[in-house]
Amino acid sequence: MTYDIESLLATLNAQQRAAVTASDGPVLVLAGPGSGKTRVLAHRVAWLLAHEGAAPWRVLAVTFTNKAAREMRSRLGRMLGDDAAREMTIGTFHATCARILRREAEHAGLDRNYLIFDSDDQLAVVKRVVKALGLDDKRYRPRALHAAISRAKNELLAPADYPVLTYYDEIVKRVYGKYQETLQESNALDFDDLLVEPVRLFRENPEVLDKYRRRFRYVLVDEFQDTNIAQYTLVRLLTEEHRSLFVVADEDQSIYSWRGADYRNIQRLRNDYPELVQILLTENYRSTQIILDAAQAVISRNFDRTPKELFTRKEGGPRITLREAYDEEEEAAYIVGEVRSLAREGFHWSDVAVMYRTNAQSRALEEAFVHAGIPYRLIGGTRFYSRMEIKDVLAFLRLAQNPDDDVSFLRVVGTPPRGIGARTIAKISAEAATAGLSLFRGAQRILTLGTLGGRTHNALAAFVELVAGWQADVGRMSVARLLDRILAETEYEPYLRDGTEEGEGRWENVRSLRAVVAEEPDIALVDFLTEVALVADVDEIKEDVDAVTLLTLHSAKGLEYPAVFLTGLEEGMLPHSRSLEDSPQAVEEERRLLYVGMTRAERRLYLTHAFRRNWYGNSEPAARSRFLEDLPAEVLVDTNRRRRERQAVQSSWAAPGWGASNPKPARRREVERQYSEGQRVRHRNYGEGIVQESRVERGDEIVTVLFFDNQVKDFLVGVAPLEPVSQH
DNA sequence: AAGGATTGCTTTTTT
DNA sequence: AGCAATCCTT
Repeated sequence: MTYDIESLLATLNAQQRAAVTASDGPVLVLAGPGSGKTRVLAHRVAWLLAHEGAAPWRVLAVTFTNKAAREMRSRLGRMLGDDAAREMTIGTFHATCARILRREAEHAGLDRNYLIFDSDDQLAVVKRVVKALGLDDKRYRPRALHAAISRAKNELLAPADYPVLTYYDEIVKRVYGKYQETLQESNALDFDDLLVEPVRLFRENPEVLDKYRRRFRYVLVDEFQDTNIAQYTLVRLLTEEHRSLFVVADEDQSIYSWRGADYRNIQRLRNDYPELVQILLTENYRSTQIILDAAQAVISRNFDRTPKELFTRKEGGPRITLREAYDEEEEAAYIVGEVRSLAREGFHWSDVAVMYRTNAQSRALEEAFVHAGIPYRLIGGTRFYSRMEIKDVLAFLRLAQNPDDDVSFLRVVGTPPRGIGARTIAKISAEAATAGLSLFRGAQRILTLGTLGGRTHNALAAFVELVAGWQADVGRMSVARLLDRILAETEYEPYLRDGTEEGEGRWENVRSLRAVVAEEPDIALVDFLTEVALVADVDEIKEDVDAVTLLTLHSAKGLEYPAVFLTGLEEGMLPHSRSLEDSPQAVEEERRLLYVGMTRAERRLYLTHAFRRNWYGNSEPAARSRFLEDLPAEVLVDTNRRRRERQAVQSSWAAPGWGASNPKPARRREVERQYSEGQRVRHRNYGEGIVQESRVERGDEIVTVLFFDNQVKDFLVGVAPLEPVSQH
């Protein structure tokens, strides 16, 4: 051994040590946020190697994101040496499963060069199926059908097992069946199949299962509360014999139920492994007492949980700042101001994160940061690999790898425009269907039949020849060279660079992809495509860039920052209106989301909400989030100077919930208008301007002001920081 | 077949 | 408001 396990253990607290040194049976670590669970996981591996004589290659560690996997690997590398760490299997469920399926393709009844369909591709397949079955896509929304299919797969239900209670279920079942057929014909697996297929593989091939049980003699799972049925089943299949399972979970951080995650897997674990050793990690090393208290106050209101007493040695700390802004712009302006003042205190940009419930909320924030000249990094949003141009280029590559990928064929057969349109595609489709071929092969067949018009025939022949040429080059040249060839032959660059700024940006993205490819000169195309399909944007966070991080609460899981801003704490935003319509359990999940956000903060925490927020284009009043009511007054600094005045207005027309569906209490009040057209006014943030219009709506005066920088804004008089300017 | 205009729909959240 | 899908014109 190149390391000394005893001195490694000496750095742990008693709880952590108990977890790490628990017997080599099933262990469940219930870990609070910031309790060092990643360290515990890594130390557990070291312990297994030292005390159980585990060989590194027999260790399987499953993490939630690739980023977490990378961190785990480098941590283990530091502790045990890089060679040992390299031998271990460390990765997400999806990545690990993809690798197993590649290796066991024959047993699984798959072509080992299968492609992975991401959610966009999945939706494209559903749409095609809906069309092929002649269904009305208004009544049977592809999105909803896809969600139903995905849910079924997460629960390991094959099309034949799909429960039918209503006619709609019957349709889902049929679409699901045809969907699965299409995937098979395309030699593709979707995201969910990556989990489902290994379960099938193991169940149908006991000898294969046996091999992996022996191989993965030590199984560790992080973020166990976010596993779904398929993942749980996999874990159980692998470990029910040797029972060396070590999982880390926090039910208070379960935020992926909409994706099939089921925190009740924790309870299942207790049932299926009665000898389970449970250990609590309650010391928090991340946050100040104040932040932890506030987070606890919020989460303790959930009914569906086991109470935990977390503590920290970071006593006290600055109180949490609560701020109400007029609208999202003012909210963003406030945040920018506070970030600046944090910077003056010595915080780096990268010490700061701004979090929100929905990606759409990033816009106002981005604008404010751009305006202020503060560098920021946006996580998520339109993810790099779902940009139009990137998907196009990947579709070319996918076709090169696999001619039967119909989704990719449809995507690029007319991109860039080459004289192949809807009519031709319909003919290809019909031919492919009758001959039982993929679209690409159907196209080839049509060409030999020569049933197309001259011009169309030549256009299609040229395209088919291009693709065939690439196919011949797969494996003969590097992915980078193949990509260059594709870009040249499709004349993709001039197509993108149409003279607009947007076009330049898109080409820039393609060049970034080219750079990614170039980083791995020896990778096989199919492995590159797999890698690309399995990365998430959170994985792309580079720590060495000094920039403020903008991200959703979901992406924030597992991360920590010295200073955190949680924005949009309004009814309808957090909790999101969809969860309010859904169920009390959904609202509890929203509360956990806030808890996750709050517990990301080490030293400073800011909570903001807006008095009005833009929603589908128009500005709606917003009531402050119900979750804010649970914060004890002593942990807060309420900076809302005008709050008392506002509350009077707010409570009259914004409670509870908000939005067009909430009837405003009728309150007829004759309002005397304070402003008139042409009057000169001053706004605290926007400066001076001229009133363009003054009107009374819902008993409140609203003025439209044209500011001297030509911005036009609406304000609610009495709430907005607006005052008349005397004219001499 | 291509490109522009119009409609109608959307927003949770992501491996 | 912004964007994709669809319609409409050339």
